[in-house]
Amino acid sequence: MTTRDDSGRAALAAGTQPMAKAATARERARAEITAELLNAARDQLAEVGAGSLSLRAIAREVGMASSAIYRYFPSRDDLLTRLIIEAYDDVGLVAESAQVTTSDQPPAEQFRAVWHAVRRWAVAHPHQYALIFGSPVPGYSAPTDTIAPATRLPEVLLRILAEAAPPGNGDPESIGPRLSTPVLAGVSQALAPIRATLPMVMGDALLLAAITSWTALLGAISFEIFGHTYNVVDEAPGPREDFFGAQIQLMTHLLGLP
Amino acid sequence: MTTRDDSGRAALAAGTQPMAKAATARERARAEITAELLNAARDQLAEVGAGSLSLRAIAREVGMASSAIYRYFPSRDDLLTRLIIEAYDDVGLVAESAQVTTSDQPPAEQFRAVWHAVRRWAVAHPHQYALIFGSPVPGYSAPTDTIAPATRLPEVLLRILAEAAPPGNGDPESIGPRLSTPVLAGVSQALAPIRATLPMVMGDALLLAAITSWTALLGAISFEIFGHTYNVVDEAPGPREDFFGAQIQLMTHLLGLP
DNA sequence: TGTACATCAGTGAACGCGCGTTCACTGATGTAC
DNA sequence: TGTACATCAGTGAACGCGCGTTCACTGATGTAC
Repeated sequence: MTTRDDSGRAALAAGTQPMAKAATARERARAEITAELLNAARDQLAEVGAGSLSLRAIAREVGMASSAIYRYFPSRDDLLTRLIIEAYDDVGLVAESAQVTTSDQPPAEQFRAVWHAVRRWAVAHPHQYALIFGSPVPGYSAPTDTIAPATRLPEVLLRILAEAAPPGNGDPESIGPRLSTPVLAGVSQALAPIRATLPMVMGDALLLAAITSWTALLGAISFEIFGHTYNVVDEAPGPREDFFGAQIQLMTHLLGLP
Repeated sequence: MTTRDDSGRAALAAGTQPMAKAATARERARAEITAELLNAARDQLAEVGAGSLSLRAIAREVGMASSAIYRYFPSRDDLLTRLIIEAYDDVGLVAESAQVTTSDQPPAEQFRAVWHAVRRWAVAHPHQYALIFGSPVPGYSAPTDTIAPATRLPEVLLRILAEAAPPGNGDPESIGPRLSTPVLAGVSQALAPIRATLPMVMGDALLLAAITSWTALLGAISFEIFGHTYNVVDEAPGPREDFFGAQIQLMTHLLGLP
């Protein structure tokens, strides 16, 4: 389930500036071929990984001269950036949909649904997952364009927490971990950057638990996707999903989600 | 702090078969040069990542003809395997040392010390960390030799849990998460592979929490190493360590470690 | 509606580079007598 | 202790390959009059 709206996006960007004028043949062709190239790039990604993504191989797959790619993407890095943004948007959309679909259920249920959806996406698109959550692509440094799409998933999770502990309407610490000892000193300072961008009030313990559940569950998914659960967790799809479900359960427990 | 005992290892393997005979000049030279090549390979790794590790570049760095490498390693993949095993052994040793050093302290303290040590190793050797815990190297498939060294770290963690809940001497569920609802059904089957290799009895909830703490903390480290905590956690070393310490705290809480 | 010019997609050859691996070779080190 | 042969480390050239990117070009599509 990769994003299917590329032609739409491209047409929107290119054709609707004057007055929703009909796209010319050239414009339609360009949008179609761009989409075809991105499809081929995704196939490439799945076959050889991001580090070995090759423009010439993509050109070969769509039957073009390798030089023709440069009519569509200024460089290999630019193509990679497109793929990264696409992957972030894909998983963000998947998470948002899961949250919306379960928005009439308790926060813990929404949290559960979102994470199962994220994991299913990762299992279905391991190379796109690795592209955004695996080791950085050597020699590539992400431009700032990737920041916004990267925040879609964490924002969904924060929205669920906000619903569980409505700001200004009840104790913001009504949820969060019930620790027997206070959270380590120094954590407050460490959390300053994220807190500056938060639209809500949140105690150290809850914010810490929120970030930890986020990195913990992505860590669990990475372990599965990257093959580190060999000889640890049953390899059949059913047990794997159950196991991940139980890990989600631990996190909702830690977060104290109702 | 990379493993420094390569020459020792090689000499041990090559020279001591008959009767601790003195190593010949050839044998000593071979051990030394092998170590030098591995050093250069590690440098390469740090510069360009595992996917682009180049035998020719290594040869260049040590001032040899590129063909000479083949006197020491049969292929590029074999060199990669050596580096992977070395990285697993490195982090395993670091964890074991931290456990031994704190073995007179409570389990939670040992757990804390081990994970801080693992994180410090990862921060100091990000590319070796990525080699074993990042996305798989494209085109490389790990041989079975890597399995044993890969278990050193998890075994340390299991040893700490075993001490906290001595087998046959007390309730094995004396530690573990205090969940309000029972662990999801199906988890028992999912955990069958790891349980088959365990030397101790362990309930589902505890085993689940143990694995989750393992993947969670590696996930946290990966996020830091791979640069995903930008704009989330303060970038200074002190706050970073404090923040990770708090994440460890959440996990000892989850595990119910005394 | 037709023509002249501008824009753009796509081609194929080329540049300059790096890679893993093989091979026949030279010269040094080790071993058996 | 000295000699003859075997082993091994290291060389440099070569094979065959793939890569990203540039460039002058052809031919189709779009636009202004």
